[in-house]
Amino acid sequence: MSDRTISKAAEEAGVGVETIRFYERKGLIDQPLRPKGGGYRVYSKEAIERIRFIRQAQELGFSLHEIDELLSLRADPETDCADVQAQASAKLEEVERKMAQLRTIRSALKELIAACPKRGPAAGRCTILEALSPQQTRR
Amino acid sequence: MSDRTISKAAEEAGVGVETIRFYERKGLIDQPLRPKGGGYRVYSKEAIERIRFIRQAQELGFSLHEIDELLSLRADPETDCADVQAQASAKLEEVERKMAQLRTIRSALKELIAACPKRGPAAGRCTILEALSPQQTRR
DNA sequence: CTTGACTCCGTATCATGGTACGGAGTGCAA
DNA sequence: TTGCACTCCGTACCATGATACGGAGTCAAG
Repeated sequence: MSDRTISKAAEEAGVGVETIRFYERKGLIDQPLRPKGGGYRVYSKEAIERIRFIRQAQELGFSLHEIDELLSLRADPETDCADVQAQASAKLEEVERKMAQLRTIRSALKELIAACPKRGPAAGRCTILEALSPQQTRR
Repeated sequence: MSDRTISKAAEEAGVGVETIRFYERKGLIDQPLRPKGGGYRVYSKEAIERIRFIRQAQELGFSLHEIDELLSLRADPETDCADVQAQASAKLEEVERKMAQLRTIRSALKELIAACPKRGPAAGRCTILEALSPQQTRR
């Protein structure tokens, strides 16, 4: 069996060994099983997925604390459904806010790219802030 | 005239006074005009927009350095168009990557919210990681 | 049953992005 | 023209999220 040890896990997840230990200390990932009771950590592929998710969520501007909340969401009969739904809905709204902001930036970038070759005095709104500004002059 | 001074600017932009000074030191916003040559900073509404943009981009996971790059993009006849377009396109791709990731998380959250009231043994994939996992079992 | 690569844990250090402090200067208003 | 709020600048400190270090333990190959 592969028995993925920490350096292998780090490599697969695209992080450093110390980062994994750091996340364990923070409680973001559980201490993986250790054979006998004093050996090396062995990582499942689910653990790798969890680490990858953490990195991805970080790139989207979530803090480790927020990511912990996301990962703790659990919809099953043991938990308070209303509470889980409320938390999940709040996260969902935040995700949608971020998407809307990204759409705005995206269109500004596209405008900027399009404006570029049009040299001459015609090129108004030539920075991202100008491309973002609401008044849609020049149509 | 209003002559927006730093604390007013901070309030409008939703940040602290020290944060504005910090951004100035970092070169993210220029030192605003100072009357005579030794008085107080006066902020334009464009400066406020710039600060707001910085905060927004941070929430989307961009570092101050990356934000500086975004703000420095300038499509005008003075700059090298090909270069600007290349940089803007790279940012655009990153924005689209982020949007795709957010879409994935969004659908996982929706699945989680939907799964919640369905109590009983039927509720598989009840965490966000399970909702994210690719194999679409249980159809 | 030794050797060498890897791991463990505790602790120290680092980079980023602020936030706080304090003494001196500014500016408006009574 | 004095008072009081605000600002200036330098520097110190802080929280987050890692990253490094070092001495001891583990383990598989030879």
